[in-house]
Amino acid sequence: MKLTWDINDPKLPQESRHFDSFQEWPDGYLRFIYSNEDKNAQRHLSGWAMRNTNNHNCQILKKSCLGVVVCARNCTLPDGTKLQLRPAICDKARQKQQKKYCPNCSSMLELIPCRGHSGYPVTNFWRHEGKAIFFQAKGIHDHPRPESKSETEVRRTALKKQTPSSHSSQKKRPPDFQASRQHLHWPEKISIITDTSLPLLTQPHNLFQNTEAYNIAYDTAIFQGDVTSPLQSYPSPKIFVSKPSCGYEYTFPSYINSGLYPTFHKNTMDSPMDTDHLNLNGLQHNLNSANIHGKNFDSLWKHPVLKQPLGETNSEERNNHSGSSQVNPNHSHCSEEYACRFNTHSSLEVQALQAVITTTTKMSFEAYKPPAVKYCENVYAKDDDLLSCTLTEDIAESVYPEISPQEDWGAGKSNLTDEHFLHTNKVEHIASVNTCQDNTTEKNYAGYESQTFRFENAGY
DNA sequence: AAATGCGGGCCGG
DNA sequence: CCGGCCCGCATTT
Repeated sequence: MKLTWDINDPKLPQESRHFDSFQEWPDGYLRFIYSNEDKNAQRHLSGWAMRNTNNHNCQILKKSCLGVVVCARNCTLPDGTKLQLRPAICDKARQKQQKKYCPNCSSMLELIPCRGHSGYPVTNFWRHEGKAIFFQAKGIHDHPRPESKSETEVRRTALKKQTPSSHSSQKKRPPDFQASRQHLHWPEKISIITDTSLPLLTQPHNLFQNTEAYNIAYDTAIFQGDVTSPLQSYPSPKIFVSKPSCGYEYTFPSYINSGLYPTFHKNTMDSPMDTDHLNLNGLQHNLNSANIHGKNFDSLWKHPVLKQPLGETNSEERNNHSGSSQVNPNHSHCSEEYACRFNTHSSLEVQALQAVITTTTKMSFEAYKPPAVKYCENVYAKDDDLLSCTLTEDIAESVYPEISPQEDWGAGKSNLTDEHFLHTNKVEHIASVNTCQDNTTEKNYAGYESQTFRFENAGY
């Protein structure tokens, strides 16, 4: 009921009783109503690198995602993760950033643009009304999470204090590191959740969850100029780790093809969602599931349900999701997919994942995504036990910008996906990780698995 | 130096 | 008209 509004509505809900707890990594077509006293909401913050976009509407602040900066060679860091830097928001700074090199292999850095919303960057809208701050997100990020803002700040601060002039690769943590880091913590509500199953390697989300692990990682990280330390920049791995420990159900939402949206997202995905659904994507986390009973679009990902033909999705799904999601707070998050693709995970997780994957179609990934192979190779090479992981065309495509110029990518992709969907009844193609287990760069996604999954639209 | 916001202006659908 | 986006300017961090 509460999610019947749209950011563009002349009048928004008045009820100011309940406010959602701040979501650092909103991902999906969702809406939240924050208190105008929420600092993070006031600042229109987001874990994603969002830049201001002019929408010629002074009432509504619009921001679009910049994606994530990665190593052009997709090298694997010493800890097994991948470099995932936060794109500089400032255009000028971003250009400079892209001229820098990977701290690990010295190859060029590459900006993976976000195309999670119909081929365009995911957009976030903010609107202040009375005592509430309305937030609406459109699109599903088709790229890994970048380093969170708070982490970036911490790192920069540390670097500054540490090496005003020195360039040694090994930098020590400043005395006040701990303090500053704490200072950057998000909402007070977020309690630190220590997941003992987590490896020391922590990710951005961990920032608020496992401080010890974080510190360790940080201390051992190698700082290079403005580049993020390897350990800090990878949010994904963490995602994987934390979930299993929580007994999360492994469902991988294959990425919803953005190309699909033009035809139906207006009716389903873009429609108001029922925020009452519990979200719990482990990723965001333990954080969300633990303290922010959240209302998150993540619940959508919960079941790998077959997707219905365009236009007929909702009612059923909604029921499925709303009901079960409430019961089972553990939902997989889109990010998991990333994690899957870009990172390593435990066999446990893999098993769980496999359990929910159904093979429906096969396809050759290589045919269109050399880059994907690249990622896969690195990522999975290390995990032989990693049996399967979901991959979607969109993701693969988005991961490798070089393959498709940004300018044309959106349209091209949309067409491709639309057609694809039409022919497959909107089936989401999911790549099986095991298909690229061997470490060679030539991987076949013969084991492609696709699962249809519907987009739940709780709002209706 | 960057992050943020704002808003003029251009462009394509 | 709408949405995406580039650009410059101003303010804040």
